[in-house]
Amino acid sequence: MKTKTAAKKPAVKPPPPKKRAAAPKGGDGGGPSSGAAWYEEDGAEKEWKRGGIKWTTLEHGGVLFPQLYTPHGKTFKYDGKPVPLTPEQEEVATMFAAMVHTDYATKPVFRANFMKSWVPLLKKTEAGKQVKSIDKCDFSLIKEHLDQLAQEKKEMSKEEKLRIKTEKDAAEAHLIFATVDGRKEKVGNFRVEPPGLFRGRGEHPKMGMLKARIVPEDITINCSEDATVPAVPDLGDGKKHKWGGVVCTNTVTWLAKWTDSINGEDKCVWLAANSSWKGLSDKSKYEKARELKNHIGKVREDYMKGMKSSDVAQQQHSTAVYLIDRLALRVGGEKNTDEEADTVGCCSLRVEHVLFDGGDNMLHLNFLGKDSIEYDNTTEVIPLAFKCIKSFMKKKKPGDELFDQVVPAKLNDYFKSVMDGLSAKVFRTYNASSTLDAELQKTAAMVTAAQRAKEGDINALCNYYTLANKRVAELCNHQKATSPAHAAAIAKFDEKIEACELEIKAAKKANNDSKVESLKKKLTKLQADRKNKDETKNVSLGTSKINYNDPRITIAWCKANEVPIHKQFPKTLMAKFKWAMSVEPEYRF
DNA sequence: AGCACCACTTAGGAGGCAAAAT
DNA sequence: ATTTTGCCTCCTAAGTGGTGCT
Repeated sequence: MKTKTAAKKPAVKPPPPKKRAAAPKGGDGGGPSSGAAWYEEDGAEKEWKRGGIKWTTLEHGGVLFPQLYTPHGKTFKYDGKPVPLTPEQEEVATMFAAMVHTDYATKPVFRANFMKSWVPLLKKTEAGKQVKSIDKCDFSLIKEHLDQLAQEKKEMSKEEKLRIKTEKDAAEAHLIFATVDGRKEKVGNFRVEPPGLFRGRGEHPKMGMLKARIVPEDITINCSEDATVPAVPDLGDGKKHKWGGVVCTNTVTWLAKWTDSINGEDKCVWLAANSSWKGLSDKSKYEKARELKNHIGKVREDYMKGMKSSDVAQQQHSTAVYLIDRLALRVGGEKNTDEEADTVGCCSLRVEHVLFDGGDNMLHLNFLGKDSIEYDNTTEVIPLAFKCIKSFMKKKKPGDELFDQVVPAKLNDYFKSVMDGLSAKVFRTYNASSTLDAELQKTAAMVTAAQRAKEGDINALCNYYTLANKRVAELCNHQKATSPAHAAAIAKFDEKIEACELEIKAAKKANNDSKVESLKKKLTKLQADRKNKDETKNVSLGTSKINYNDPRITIAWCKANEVPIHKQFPKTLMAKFKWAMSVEPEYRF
């Protein structure tokens, strides 16, 4: 049992002190600026612990509120006739108008929820009362207006764009950085989310609901006792606003928070990914995943034994761990499908998600996971696991839970007994980083001299890296929507390939051997590019780079192979992974 | 044990912009 | 020179997991 070291009661602050801004140490605007960064400091390796003290002093500029709504007065029609709207009613109508071209606008749930949010506002006026059915609503004039605004924005001169940006930057300058224990740190998201229609993913039962506008009274500010409490901004509504609360809780890393009106959950303002807090936590995550290497043998022994147990609960527990280990599934906490999309992870898998259409020991899983992304994978499993899963499905209906006797908390209790800090999600990090490390170890064998000659050293190496990265993305099921232009791009390839083939025929007829050779080369490249394009059409490589691949693997590989690091990490990732940059080329995960 | 609450990480899409293709 | 493509950053939704309470 861990002991809590920090005061956990949020001390409610007395009225803000006059003025006592702690001056940032140094600070040119670029992150840790004075002395050593956290990862260079002695003793900075203290474990990142929940409930531990995160700061002694914390000062920041608060949050930025979105602009108040400016009415445009464009006509809304109901049943063919104009209906005058108050600014409040018009604002919500305009949110819908902005989405009429999206899929959301056609979804019955979205439309119904939108009306549920909008009708109460409409009822406030005599004219608005008649508006009852979304099908009779005509937002086209508002939509036209929005399109025109977008067009005007697009056509703005360079100078005008620059002027607007300069003004915006000046207005936000005081919000960009926070001062933590005298260190200047970038804030991640100081912008308060604007009101809008909720865009839940998948078949979300709340899609289309109005997400309310947030005012200072909704915001809780977290800063230190001696810090200047951020000034409450003037929203321009003629009202004198106050913060909802000001606390001094040094066991957490959020600077401000409010409660989201859609699901009642907190939205927090955090520091940016390149901050000390995030970096420390990130490094600690990868160290934990590396530590799992020393315990994975025990976990695997345990589940082999457990699957043979006569106790069904034990069998289920072990089989679930097996799937988390081998398929990198998420743990799958319980969800309320009245309020959330119906998605599952390992523990919440249902009988209907399991198929046996691939032969002996072939497990076919098909379900919607996080973000309603489809997991559809047929893979060979050990006979014992296959047998167990079959037995868990007996006498159950399709909608019944496969692991009816397993809950995530129990799995995590077990993981804690194996290794300090171990939980189900660590397996994903461990598997992802191990995969990348193993794949990149094969670089010398996989990137041939011929390829290097043809593509150039750096290109050949980077292409191989992408392949390794793709393995990880596939393991974790990181997907992206296929671009709408994809089919056309493939068709274009096919056209070119066909043209090339005709050319080859003609050249052969003319006995033009050298031309045949070069055309054949061209054809091979076209076919390879087409294949590559099609195979990566819905694989998202970014998520694993940002969250799963220990950056030291990539940086070490770059060093060992003389590939510039920026070839793999764009600017923001370079900043995020600064802590890993000094790694030795020999580093292994 | 089960649940509510809270902190924090992980996720794909939108949209902007720059490079590449035409 | 213009259009298309592809990458990057921002945005915010959607997960996980620890803790403390009943």
